[in-house]
Amino acid sequence: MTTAEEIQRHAEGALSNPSAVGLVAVIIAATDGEPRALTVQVGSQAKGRSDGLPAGPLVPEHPTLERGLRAWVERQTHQRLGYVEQLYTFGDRDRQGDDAGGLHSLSVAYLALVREVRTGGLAEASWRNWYRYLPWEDWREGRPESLGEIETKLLAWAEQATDPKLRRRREDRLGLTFGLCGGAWNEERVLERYELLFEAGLIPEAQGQCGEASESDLAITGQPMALDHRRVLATAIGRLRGKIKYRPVVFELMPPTFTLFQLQRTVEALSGTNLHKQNFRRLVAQQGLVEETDDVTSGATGRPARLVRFRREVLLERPAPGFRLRPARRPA
Amino acid sequence: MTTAEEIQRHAEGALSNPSAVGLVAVIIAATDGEPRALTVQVGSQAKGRSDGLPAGPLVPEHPTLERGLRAWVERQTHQRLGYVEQLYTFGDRDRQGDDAGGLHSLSVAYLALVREVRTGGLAEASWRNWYRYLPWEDWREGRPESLGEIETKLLAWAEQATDPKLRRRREDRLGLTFGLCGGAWNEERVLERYELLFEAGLIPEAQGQCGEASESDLAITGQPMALDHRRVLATAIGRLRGKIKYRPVVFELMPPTFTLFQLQRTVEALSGTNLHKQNFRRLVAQQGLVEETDDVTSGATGRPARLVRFRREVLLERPAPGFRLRPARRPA
DNA sequence: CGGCACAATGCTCAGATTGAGCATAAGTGA
DNA sequence: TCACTTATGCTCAATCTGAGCATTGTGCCG
Repeated sequence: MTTAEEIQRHAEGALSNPSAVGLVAVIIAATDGEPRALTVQVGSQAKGRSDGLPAGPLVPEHPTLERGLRAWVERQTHQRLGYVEQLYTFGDRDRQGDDAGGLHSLSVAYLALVREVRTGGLAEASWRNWYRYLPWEDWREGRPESLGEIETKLLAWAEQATDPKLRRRREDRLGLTFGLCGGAWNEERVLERYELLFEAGLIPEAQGQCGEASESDLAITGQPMALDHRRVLATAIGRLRGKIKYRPVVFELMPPTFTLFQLQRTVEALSGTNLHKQNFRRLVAQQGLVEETDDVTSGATGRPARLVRFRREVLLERPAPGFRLRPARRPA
Repeated sequence: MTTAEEIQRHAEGALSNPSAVGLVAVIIAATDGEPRALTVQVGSQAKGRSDGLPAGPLVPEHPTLERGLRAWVERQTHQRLGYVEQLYTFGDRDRQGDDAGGLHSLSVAYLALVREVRTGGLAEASWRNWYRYLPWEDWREGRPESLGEIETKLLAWAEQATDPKLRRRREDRLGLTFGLCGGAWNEERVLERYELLFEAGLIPEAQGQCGEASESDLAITGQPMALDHRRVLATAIGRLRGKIKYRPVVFELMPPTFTLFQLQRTVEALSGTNLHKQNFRRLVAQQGLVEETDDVTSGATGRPARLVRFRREVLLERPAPGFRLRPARRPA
């Protein structure tokens, strides 16, 4: 068969080899300076329940992938979505769980940012601090305690490799992702860190355990999620952490008016690091990302803060910048 | 049905509503300072042939999406792939061409970067300068001629809108993407520009015409491609232009040793802009992206240039930087 | 009412990074 | 040898960054 014919048969070929396609949503909000993801309860009484992300199959009624996703999310969580972007398509046969008899099982994942947290709606949908699932990613209070134990186990895992080349490779990855062996922590490598932990056997999902974790596990390797949803969440966080640096997406998470410090707290919540306050506001001011309102906060202690709003016009302006994050070196 | 049950039926639901899934590859190389994409001939004598991207259906034999892609590409083009990353999943029902009777038609697109251009292999696979398909994206010789006519037509399209709000919206988009109405050109917005042209009716594929373009059309709106492959190509270019700024991916396109100027030419080819020579080499040197070899070029005119090689170690180092592109203001 | 604690906001300053250009070096071909 | 071409070295002003000190409004507490 020639190449041309082959490609011509593309559609027919695909028709005779169809696949199951699912849609998954990572829906993010930030309230009270905490980053949250919308979760639902997955599983049955018998098999055990676990946290999962809103998801559903793609059905022919959906005109587009994104519309299908919105439909599922609204049905399962009563949450309407604003900003939505495609995240990644997970399609490996080796995903644990559902190997559907020769069929591929694809999941097209989306990232959504929403403003308000309406806990109303189904009781089964609830907002959870995302660091519950990935506790080692939160450096706002300094280096997370749990990283000590994680590192010990990871180093042991690297040692396990008998082939020196493989061992070297593992150590390199540890340095690259967890900052071990002289590397630095890069807050964007969320997925790579998760996958390393997964390979090292520190993630219960690898053995098909997605339910409630023990107290100690929860503090160290975090709460498991259904299927590979924790991987999807990690992908979303990494993407978002990268994106806030060059696109003004944080504002999708903010209320109509807010203070610069609330904005900073939100950025810090997402990136998992602390920022230098004065420099942060200088940056925001210079970039012209916000405009002042006539209002100020009141009631709280300390000098009232000016309320500002996002300048929608910047979406039409030149480089449409985000935040370059310079962590404030925290005094030990 | 409760949410939990709904999610539980996810897999079964998907099974009864399967979709056709295809794989598409944008394979990029850069030789002689030109960016090229690997294309194949699609279509039949009867229906007319056109350029397309290597593609094929996902079949159960493929263990993962990426492996399936590699298999198709090697079969169709005899090209082995090195660096591969997932690009985007195109799934809109409104893709022209194949509305497969109630089935969705998904395409999972990948971006691949390869080093050598072996034209050997199938005659039907050939390397094409990517600006053949998107001529307005090449600003290396200054502002492309064809942009004059394109702008005229785009402005006319914006004018067409009777609803003032819609008109305003269209003008905003023109400013944002094509730098009209006071905006600036952002070389990363390749896809947005293509989609704008598509909506404005300047892209023949919108009417299902993918064959050979007339001489004049070719110079202005570029050579069409099969199906929505030009959209996929635009997505790939935009992604790559963004990525070279913060990851050292250009080196995937370079031979084992090369001169700094060759490297610059490659970056310029990808980004479609010119760079300031001295500053470019300062940047590369500072970032420690390359190390010198003992060899120099010979034979060409001018002072011989030192040959350098990529420092693989940087992949393990801290921010693993790319190039921040500062276009050289070209003298009028 | 005066002073205090607290958060917001203003301002400074040295060091690093950029954008742009001039100057020099080292080959080729005539 | 000269003319020409490209590579490479170096300078300099403008700007950007990281870090910290200083000042300004508020609520609260004697």
